[in-house]
Amino acid sequence: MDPLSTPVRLRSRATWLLGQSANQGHRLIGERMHAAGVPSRSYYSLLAALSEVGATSQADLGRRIGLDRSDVTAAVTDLEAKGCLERTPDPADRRRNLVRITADGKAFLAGLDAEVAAAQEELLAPLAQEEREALVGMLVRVVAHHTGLRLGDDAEG
Amino acid sequence: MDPLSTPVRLRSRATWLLGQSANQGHRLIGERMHAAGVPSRSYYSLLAALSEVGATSQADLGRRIGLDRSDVTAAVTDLEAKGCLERTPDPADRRRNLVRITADGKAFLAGLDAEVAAAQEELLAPLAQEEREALVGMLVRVVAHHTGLRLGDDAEG
DNA sequence: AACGAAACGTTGGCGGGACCAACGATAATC
DNA sequence: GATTATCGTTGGTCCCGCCAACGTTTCGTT
Repeated sequence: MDPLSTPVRLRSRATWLLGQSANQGHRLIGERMHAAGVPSRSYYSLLAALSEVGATSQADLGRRIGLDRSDVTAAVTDLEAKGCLERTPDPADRRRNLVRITADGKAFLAGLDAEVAAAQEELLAPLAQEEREALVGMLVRVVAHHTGLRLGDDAEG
Repeated sequence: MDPLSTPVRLRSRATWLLGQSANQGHRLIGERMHAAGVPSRSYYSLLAALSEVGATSQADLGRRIGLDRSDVTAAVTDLEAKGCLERTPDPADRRRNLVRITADGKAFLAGLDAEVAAAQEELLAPLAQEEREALVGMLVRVVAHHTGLRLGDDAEG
Protein backbone atom coordinates (compact mmCIF):
# COMPACT_ATOMS: atom_id res chain seq x y z
CA MET A 1 0.00 0.00 0.00
CA ASP A 2 1.26 3.39 -0.97
CA PRO A 3 -0.25 5.96 1.40
CA LEU A 4 1.06 8.84 -0.65
CA SER A 5 -1.21 8.09 -3.55
CA THR A 6 -4.42 7.02 -1.87
CA PRO A 7 -7.37 8.90 -3.33
CA VAL A 8 -8.24 12.14 -1.59
CA ARG A 9 -11.82 11.02 -1.50
CA LEU A 10 -10.79 8.29 0.88
CA ARG A 11 -8.08 10.10 2.79
CA SER A 12 -10.51 12.78 3.91
CA ARG A 13 -13.44 10.55 4.78
CA ALA A 14 -13.94 9.98 8.48
CA THR A 15 -15.21 6.47 7.78
CA TRP A 16 -12.08 5.51 5.90
CA LEU A 17 -9.86 7.08 8.53
CA LEU A 18 -11.73 5.22 11.24
CA GLY A 19 -11.22 1.98 9.38
CA GLN A 20 -7.52 2.60 8.91
CA SER A 21 -7.02 3.58 12.54
CA ALA A 22 -8.96 0.57 13.74
CA ASN A 23 -6.87 -1.65 11.48
CA GLN A 24 -3.67 -0.25 12.93
CA GLY A 25 -4.98 -0.75 16.43
CA HIS A 26 -6.04 -4.31 15.69
CA ARG A 27 -2.69 -5.02 14.13
CA LEU A 28 -0.75 -3.68 17.12
CA ILE A 29 -2.94 -5.54 19.60
CA GLY A 30 -3.00 -8.65 17.48
CA GLU A 31 0.79 -8.83 17.36
CA ARG A 32 1.06 -8.53 21.11
CA MET A 33 -1.72 -11.02 21.71
CA HIS A 34 -0.12 -13.51 19.40
CA ALA A 35 3.20 -13.01 21.14
CA ALA A 36 1.45 -13.77 24.42
CA GLY A 37 0.08 -17.01 23.01
CA VAL A 38 -3.44 -15.70 22.46
CA PRO A 39 -4.83 -16.36 19.00
CA SER A 40 -7.57 -13.75 19.03
CA ARG A 41 -8.51 -10.41 20.56
CA SER A 42 -11.77 -11.87 21.75
CA TYR A 43 -9.93 -13.85 24.39
CA TYR A 44 -8.96 -10.63 26.08
CA SER A 45 -12.52 -9.31 25.93
CA LEU A 46 -13.74 -12.56 27.39
CA LEU A 47 -11.32 -12.57 30.30
CA ALA A 48 -11.97 -8.88 30.96
CA ALA A 49 -15.72 -9.44 31.09
CA LEU A 50 -15.25 -12.48 33.27
CA SER A 51 -13.03 -10.60 35.65
CA GLU A 52 -15.59 -7.85 36.05
CA VAL A 53 -18.74 -9.87 36.39
CA GLY A 54 -17.42 -12.71 38.52
CA ALA A 55 -19.08 -16.00 37.52
CA THR A 56 -21.63 -16.17 34.75
CA SER A 57 -22.84 -18.24 31.81
CA GLN A 58 -21.25 -18.45 28.40
CA ALA A 59 -24.28 -16.90 26.74
CA ASP A 60 -24.09 -13.90 29.04
CA LEU A 61 -20.41 -13.51 28.31
CA GLY A 62 -21.12 -13.56 24.60
CA ARG A 63 -23.77 -10.89 24.92
CA ARG A 64 -21.49 -8.65 26.89
CA ILE A 65 -18.62 -8.67 24.46
CA GLY A 66 -20.57 -9.16 21.24
CA LEU A 67 -19.38 -12.67 20.50
CA ASP A 68 -21.47 -15.47 19.08
CA ARG A 69 -22.35 -18.36 21.39
CA SER A 70 -20.48 -20.83 19.23
CA ASP A 71 -17.33 -18.75 19.31
CA VAL A 72 -17.64 -18.31 23.06
CA THR A 73 -17.68 -22.09 23.38
CA ALA A 74 -14.44 -22.41 21.46
CA ALA A 75 -12.72 -19.60 23.35
CA VAL A 76 -13.84 -20.89 26.74
CA THR A 77 -12.67 -24.40 25.87
CA ASP A 78 -9.29 -23.03 24.92
CA LEU A 79 -8.95 -20.76 27.93
CA GLU A 80 -10.01 -23.59 30.21
CA ALA A 81 -7.26 -25.76 28.78
CA LYS A 82 -4.81 -22.98 29.59
CA GLY A 83 -6.05 -22.86 33.17
CA CYS A 84 -7.35 -19.31 32.88
CA LEU A 85 -10.89 -20.19 33.85
CA GLU A 86 -13.10 -22.91 35.26
CA ARG A 87 -16.24 -24.22 33.57
CA THR A 88 -18.72 -26.06 35.74
CA PRO A 89 -22.38 -26.92 35.24
CA ASP A 90 -24.63 -24.44 37.03
CA PRO A 91 -26.54 -26.36 39.71
CA ALA A 92 -29.24 -23.68 39.74
CA ASP A 93 -29.81 -23.90 35.98
CA ARG A 94 -28.60 -27.06 34.40
CA ARG A 95 -28.68 -25.59 30.92
CA ARG A 96 -25.83 -23.24 31.74
CA ASN A 97 -22.17 -23.54 32.39
CA LEU A 98 -20.88 -21.40 35.20
CA VAL A 99 -17.64 -19.84 34.07
CA ARG A 100 -15.31 -18.19 36.51
CA ILE A 101 -11.82 -16.81 36.18
CA THR A 102 -8.95 -18.45 38.01
CA ALA A 103 -6.00 -16.86 39.79
CA ASP A 104 -3.83 -17.78 36.84
CA GLY A 105 -6.42 -16.23 34.58
CA LYS A 106 -6.35 -12.98 36.50
CA ALA A 107 -2.60 -12.85 36.33
CA PHE A 108 -2.69 -13.59 32.62
CA LEU A 109 -5.33 -10.93 32.12
CA ALA A 110 -3.14 -8.41 33.93
CA GLY A 111 -0.39 -9.18 31.48
CA LEU A 112 -2.70 -8.76 28.52
CA ASP A 113 -3.95 -5.51 30.00
CA ALA A 114 -0.43 -4.18 29.97
CA GLU A 115 0.02 -5.28 26.37
CA VAL A 116 -3.21 -3.63 25.31
CA ALA A 117 -2.28 -0.44 27.10
CA ALA A 118 1.11 -0.44 25.39
CA ALA A 119 -0.49 -1.03 22.01
CA GLN A 120 -2.89 1.82 22.56
CA GLU A 121 -0.06 4.08 23.63
CA GLU A 122 1.71 3.20 20.41
CA LEU A 123 -1.41 3.72 18.34
CA LEU A 124 -2.21 7.14 19.77
CA ALA A 125 1.40 8.28 20.00
CA PRO A 126 0.91 11.36 17.82
CA LEU A 127 -1.92 12.64 20.00
CA ALA A 128 -1.59 14.73 23.15
CA GLN A 129 -3.31 13.57 26.29
CA GLU A 130 -6.17 16.04 25.99
CA GLU A 131 -6.68 15.03 22.40
CA ARG A 132 -6.93 11.38 23.36
CA GLU A 133 -9.58 12.22 25.90
CA ALA A 134 -11.48 14.28 23.36
CA LEU A 135 -11.20 11.43 20.87
CA VAL A 136 -12.49 8.88 23.35
CA GLY A 137 -15.32 11.19 24.33
CA MET A 138 -16.45 11.60 20.76
CA LEU A 139 -16.16 7.92 19.94
CA VAL A 140 -18.14 7.01 23.04
CA ARG A 141 -20.96 9.19 21.82
CA VAL A 142 -20.79 7.75 18.32
CA VAL A 143 -20.83 4.18 19.58
CA ALA A 144 -23.59 4.93 22.06
CA HIS A 145 -25.67 6.51 19.35
CA HIS A 146 -25.55 3.37 17.23
CA THR A 147 -26.07 0.83 19.95
CA GLY A 148 -29.22 2.35 21.32
CA LEU A 149 -27.41 3.22 24.51
CA ARG A 150 -28.21 6.36 26.38
CA LEU A 151 -25.29 8.09 28.02
CA GLY A 152 -25.29 8.61 31.74
CA ASP A 153 -27.30 5.46 32.35
CA ASP A 154 -24.46 3.97 34.35
CA ALA A 155 -25.73 1.34 36.73
CA GLU A 156 -29.12 2.94 37.10
CA GLY A 157 -30.91 0.05 35.46
CA MET B 1 -24.78 -7.75 22.00
CA ASP B 2 -25.75 -5.91 25.14
CA PRO B 3 -23.92 -2.59 25.20
CA LEU B 4 -25.04 -1.87 28.74
CA SER B 5 -22.95 -4.65 30.18
CA THR B 6 -19.80 -4.53 28.11
CA PRO B 7 -16.74 -4.51 30.33
CA VAL B 8 -15.52 -1.08 31.34
CA ARG B 9 -12.05 -2.15 30.33
CA LEU B 10 -13.26 -2.29 26.77
CA ARG B 11 -15.72 0.58 26.78
CA SER B 12 -13.02 3.02 27.80
CA ARG B 13 -10.28 1.79 25.48
CA ALA B 14 -9.72 3.95 22.44
CA THR B 15 -8.79 0.88 20.42
CA TRP B 16 -12.07 -0.84 21.21
CA LEU B 17 -14.03 2.33 20.52
CA LEU B 18 -12.24 2.76 17.23
CA GLY B 19 -13.10 -0.79 16.28
CA GLN B 20 -16.73 -0.34 17.20
CA SER B 21 -17.01 2.94 15.34
CA ALA B 22 -15.32 1.49 12.29
CA ASN B 23 -17.69 -1.47 12.41
CA GLN B 24 -20.71 0.82 12.47
CA GLY B 25 -19.29 2.82 9.61
CA HIS B 26 -18.59 -0.30 7.59
CA ARG B 27 -22.05 -1.58 8.30
CA LEU B 28 -23.73 1.65 7.19
CA ILE B 29 -21.64 1.89 4.05
CA GLY B 30 -21.95 -1.80 3.33
CA GLU B 31 -25.73 -1.63 3.44
CA ARG B 32 -25.82 1.25 0.99
CA MET B 33 -23.24 -0.34 -1.28
CA HIS B 34 -25.18 -3.56 -1.33
CA ALA B 35 -28.36 -1.67 -2.11
CA ALA B 36 -26.54 -0.06 -5.04
CA GLY B 37 -25.51 -3.46 -6.35
CA VAL B 38 -21.93 -3.26 -5.16
CA PRO B 39 -20.75 -6.30 -3.22
CA SER B 40 -17.78 -4.71 -1.49
CA ARG B 41 -16.48 -1.37 -0.26
CA SER B 42 -13.31 -1.87 -2.23
CA TYR B 43 -15.22 -1.23 -5.44
CA TYR B 44 -15.82 2.32 -4.34
CA SER B 45 -12.17 2.81 -3.44
CA LEU B 46 -11.19 1.45 -6.81
CA LEU B 47 -13.48 3.72 -8.78
CA ALA B 48 -12.48 6.71 -6.67
CA ALA B 49 -8.79 6.07 -7.30
CA LEU B 50 -9.43 5.50 -10.96
CA SER B 51 -11.38 8.72 -11.27
CA GLU B 52 -8.55 10.69 -9.69
CA VAL B 53 -5.61 9.19 -11.46
CA GLY B 54 -7.08 8.81 -14.92
CA ALA B 55 -5.76 5.66 -16.58
CA THR B 56 -3.35 3.33 -14.83
CA SER B 57 -2.47 -0.30 -14.24
CA GLN B 58 -4.22 -2.70 -11.91
CA ALA B 59 -1.14 -3.08 -9.76
CA ASP B 60 -0.95 0.67 -9.28
CA LEU B 61 -4.60 0.78 -8.35
CA GLY B 62 -4.06 -1.92 -5.80
CA ARG B 63 -1.15 -0.09 -4.23
CA ARG B 64 -3.13 3.08 -3.96
CA ILE B 65 -6.09 1.63 -2.15
CA GLY B 66 -4.34 -1.16 -0.27
CA LEU B 67 -5.86 -4.05 -2.17
CA ASP B 68 -4.10 -7.22 -3.20
CA ARG B 69 -3.39 -7.70 -6.92
CA SER B 70 -5.57 -10.78 -7.09
CA ASP B 71 -8.50 -8.97 -5.52
CA VAL B 72 -8.01 -6.05 -7.90
CA THR B 73 -8.31 -8.47 -10.79
CA ALA B 74 -11.65 -9.74 -9.56
CA ALA B 75 -13.02 -6.27 -8.85
CA VAL B 76 -11.88 -4.89 -12.20
CA THR B 77 -13.40 -7.83 -14.04
CA ASP B 78 -16.67 -7.25 -12.26
CA LEU B 79 -16.68 -3.49 -12.80
CA GLU B 80 -15.80 -3.96 -16.44
CA ALA B 81 -18.80 -6.23 -16.86
CA LYS B 82 -20.94 -3.47 -15.38
CA GLY B 83 -19.53 -1.01 -17.87
CA CYS B 84 -17.95 1.18 -15.22
CA LEU B 85 -14.44 0.89 -16.65
CA GLU B 86 -12.44 -0.23 -19.65
CA ARG B 87 -9.52 -2.63 -19.48
CA THR B 88 -7.12 -2.62 -22.40
CA PRO B 89 -3.58 -3.95 -22.78
CA ASP B 90 -1.03 -1.17 -22.37
CA PRO B 91 0.81 -0.82 -25.70
CA ALA B 92 3.75 0.82 -23.93
CA ASP B 93 4.13 -2.04 -21.44
CA ARG B 94 2.54 -5.25 -22.50
CA ARG B 95 2.60 -6.69 -19.01
CA ARG B 96 0.05 -4.17 -17.83
CA ASN B 97 -3.61 -3.56 -18.38
CA LEU B 98 -4.57 0.05 -18.80
CA VAL B 99 -7.70 0.65 -16.79
CA ARG B 100 -9.75 3.78 -17.29
CA ILE B 101 -13.12 4.83 -15.94
CA THR B 102 -16.05 5.25 -18.33
CA ALA B 103 -18.75 7.91 -18.34
CA ASP B 104 -21.14 5.40 -16.83
CA GLY B 105 -18.51 4.64 -14.23
CA LYS B 106 -18.20 8.29 -13.30
CA ALA B 107 -21.94 8.61 -12.96
CA PHE B 108 -22.07 5.47 -10.86
CA LEU B 109 -19.21 6.74 -8.71
CA ALA B 110 -21.08 9.99 -8.14
CA GLY B 111 -24.01 7.98 -6.85
CA LEU B 112 -21.79 5.96 -4.56
CA ASP B 113 -20.19 9.17 -3.34
CA ALA B 114 -23.58 10.42 -2.26
CA GLU B 115 -24.28 7.14 -0.48
CA VAL B 116 -20.95 7.25 1.34
CA ALA B 117 -21.55 10.85 2.35
CA ALA B 118 -24.97 9.95 3.68
CA ALA B 119 -23.57 6.99 5.58
CA GLN B 120 -20.90 9.17 7.14
CA GLU B 121 -23.48 11.76 8.07
CA GLU B 122 -25.45 9.03 9.78
CA LEU B 123 -22.37 7.66 11.52
CA LEU B 124 -21.23 10.99 12.90
CA ALA B 125 -24.72 12.27 13.67
CA PRO B 126 -24.04 12.86 17.38
CA LEU B 127 -21.01 15.05 16.63
CA ALA B 128 -21.05 18.76 15.87
CA GLN B 129 -19.32 20.01 12.75
CA GLU B 130 -16.25 21.29 14.59
CA GLU B 131 -15.98 18.01 16.42
CA ARG B 132 -16.01 16.08 13.17
CA GLU B 133 -13.20 18.22 11.86
CA ALA B 134 -11.24 17.72 15.04
CA LEU B 135 -11.85 13.97 14.80
CA VAL B 136 -10.71 13.82 11.20
CA GLY B 137 -7.65 15.90 12.04
CA MET B 138 -6.62 13.55 14.82
CA LEU B 139 -7.27 10.41 12.80
CA VAL B 140 -5.27 11.78 9.90
CA ARG B 141 -2.30 12.19 12.19
CA VAL B 142 -2.73 8.73 13.66
CA VAL B 143 -2.96 7.09 10.25
CA ALA B 144 -0.06 9.13 8.90
CA HIS B 145 2.06 8.13 11.87
CA HIS B 146 1.59 4.43 11.17
CA THR B 147 1.94 4.52 7.43
CA GLY B 148 5.27 6.29 7.40
CA LEU B 149 3.67 9.28 5.81
CA ARG B 150 4.81 12.76 6.62
CA LEU B 151 2.12 15.40 6.77
CA GLY B 152 2.33 18.33 4.41
CA ASP B 153 4.08 16.27 1.74
CA ASP B 154 1.22 16.83 -0.63
CA ALA B 155 2.38 16.46 -4.20
CA GLU B 156 5.89 17.66 -3.48
CA GLY B 157 7.49 14.32 -4.27
C1' DA C 1 -50.11 -30.66 35.57
C1' DA C 2 -49.15 -30.33 30.77
C1' DC C 3 -47.62 -28.36 26.84
C1' DG C 4 -45.53 -24.99 23.79
C1' DA C 5 -42.03 -21.53 23.68
C1' DA C 6 -37.63 -20.02 24.87
C1' DA C 7 -32.77 -20.31 26.39
C1' DC C 8 -28.49 -22.97 26.91
C1' DG C 9 -24.15 -25.21 25.05
C1' DT C 10 -22.21 -27.68 21.26
C1' DT C 11 -21.11 -28.97 16.55
C1' DG C 12 -20.78 -27.98 11.87
C1' DG C 13 -20.87 -25.13 8.08
C1' DC C 14 -21.13 -20.83 5.09
C1' DG C 15 -19.45 -16.44 3.16
C1' DG C 16 -16.48 -12.54 2.96
C1' DG C 17 -11.94 -10.40 3.32
C1' DA C 18 -7.10 -10.39 3.65
C1' DC C 19 -3.30 -12.67 2.35
C1' DC C 20 0.00 -15.79 -0.10
C1' DA C 21 1.98 -18.98 -3.94
C1' DA C 22 2.67 -19.99 -8.33
C1' DC C 23 2.58 -19.50 -13.21
C1' DG C 24 3.46 -17.49 -18.00
C1' DA C 25 4.47 -13.28 -20.13
C1' DT C 26 7.01 -9.14 -20.35
C1' DA C 27 10.22 -5.49 -18.94
C1' DA C 28 14.21 -3.74 -16.49
C1' DT C 29 18.95 -4.35 -14.78
C1' DC C 30 23.60 -5.54 -14.66
C1' DG D 1 22.60 -12.01 -22.80
C1' DA D 2 21.43 -13.80 -18.32
C1' DT D 3 19.34 -12.63 -14.08
C1' DT D 4 16.00 -10.19 -11.69
C1' DA D 5 11.70 -7.83 -11.21
C1' DT D 6 6.96 -6.64 -12.41
C1' DC D 7 2.34 -7.63 -14.25
C1' DG D 8 -2.15 -10.08 -14.43
C1' DT D 9 -4.37 -14.28 -13.39
C1' DT D 10 -5.75 -18.47 -10.99
C1' DG D 11 -6.21 -20.96 -6.99
C1' DG D 12 -5.79 -21.70 -2.41
C1' DT D 13 -5.53 -20.80 2.85
C1' DC D 14 -6.78 -18.67 7.14
C1' DC D 15 -9.51 -15.95 10.25
C1' DC D 16 -13.69 -13.83 11.65
C1' DG D 17 -18.51 -13.12 12.03
C1' DC D 18 -22.68 -15.32 11.48
C1' DC D 19 -26.37 -18.83 11.05
C1' DA D 20 -28.62 -23.69 11.49
C1' DA D 21 -29.48 -27.47 13.86
C1' DC D 22 -29.64 -30.63 17.68
C1' DG D 23 -30.52 -32.38 22.48
C1' DT D 24 -31.19 -30.62 27.05
C1' DT D 25 -33.33 -27.83 30.41
C1' DT D 26 -36.23 -24.08 32.06
C1' DC D 27 -39.98 -20.70 31.61
C1' DG D 28 -44.65 -19.17 30.60
C1' DT D 29 -49.35 -19.97 29.79
C1' DT D 30 -53.36 -22.25 30.29
